[in-house]
Amino acid sequence: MMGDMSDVRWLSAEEQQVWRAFMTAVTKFTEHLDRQLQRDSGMPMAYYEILVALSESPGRALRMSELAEVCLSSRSRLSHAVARLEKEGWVERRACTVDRRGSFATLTDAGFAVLEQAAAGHVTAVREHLFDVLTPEQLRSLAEISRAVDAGLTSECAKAREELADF
Amino acid sequence: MMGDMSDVRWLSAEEQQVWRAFMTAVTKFTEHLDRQLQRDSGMPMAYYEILVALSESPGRALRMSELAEVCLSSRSRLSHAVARLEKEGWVERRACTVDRRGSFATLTDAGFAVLEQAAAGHVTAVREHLFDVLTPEQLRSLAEISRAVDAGLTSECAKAREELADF
DNA sequence: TCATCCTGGTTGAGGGTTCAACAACGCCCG
DNA sequence: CGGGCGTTGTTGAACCCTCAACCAGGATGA
Repeated sequence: MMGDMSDVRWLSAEEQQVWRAFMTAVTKFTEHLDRQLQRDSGMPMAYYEILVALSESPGRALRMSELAEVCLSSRSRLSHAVARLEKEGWVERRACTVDRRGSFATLTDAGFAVLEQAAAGHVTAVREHLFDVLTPEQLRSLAEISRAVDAGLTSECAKAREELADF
Repeated sequence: MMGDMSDVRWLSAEEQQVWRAFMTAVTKFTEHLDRQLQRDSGMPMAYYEILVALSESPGRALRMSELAEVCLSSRSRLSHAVARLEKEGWVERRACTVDRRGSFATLTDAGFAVLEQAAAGHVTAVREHLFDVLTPEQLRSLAEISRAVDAGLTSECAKAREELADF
């Protein structure tokens, strides 16, 4: 499946330093944001993203599958998450009349209110720990880097899909 | 607790673009690595990091609290994780004779073997999706950015500790 | 010595994610 | 029409993480 051990291009000392610095920053950063949201608004970041996606959609509603795609979430994960958000009264499910398999998730007024509240603290944290610690130059660079990594992973997905198609 | 809503410095359109690009890349990237490790070696990345930390320590052993610090993990999380790794036979716990509260985690030979095996695929994935898609210039930039973000979060921790000390 | 406080580590409950299995529906073609 | 086939979405079990509570052992000081 994987090439032989001897084929592996191990990381040089400098590469390891970059790699560790990157992972450390990402880990601390995401955990900080997650903790902030959980503490101040009672939801993890993944749930916040769901509310954001709905709030930006026409009619504050989206098909479950579209919502999953936007939120980079699996269908299963989204299903569980929406169940919880529904219990909180922040989201409602509506049947789709055109395609009776389908299901819409809609943001309630209560959900919108919670989102507005949560957004304030979240955006503040993001600004404080990302935008405020980087120079404009670094921000441009970060955007480029992010797009490059994303592109690399997207082509990877395409590759995986091809392999499946080989059957 | 938080400033008024009107105090919030919301993100501009460009800032939002950077933010989304960044989060998308990070999410896809970490999930890809996690999935790769889980699939090929039966452990999440956090567990892999534990094995790495132990393998790099003198005597392949570390006090639980030091291990937690190195792995950016809470004590609780580490305790659960080591319990699992012990069940697999990859790690063993030893009592600390000097401080009888303490406990050492040590990497077994089986654990080392599993780590060697896992490292090949993991490093390959990291190289393929990070180092190979970035220019040397971008890598230098990423290192700087990571250190800046990390520093910003570290001072945050210091701030939190100060607040606690205020009581 | 003993009371107090701090530190190291574990535990269990609750919640989030994954994975595989499944049900229900649309689609297509013979 | 009716039998495959792909799609949509849900479910339950297993696993991982968080949080708060807790125990046990050191450290400090009257």
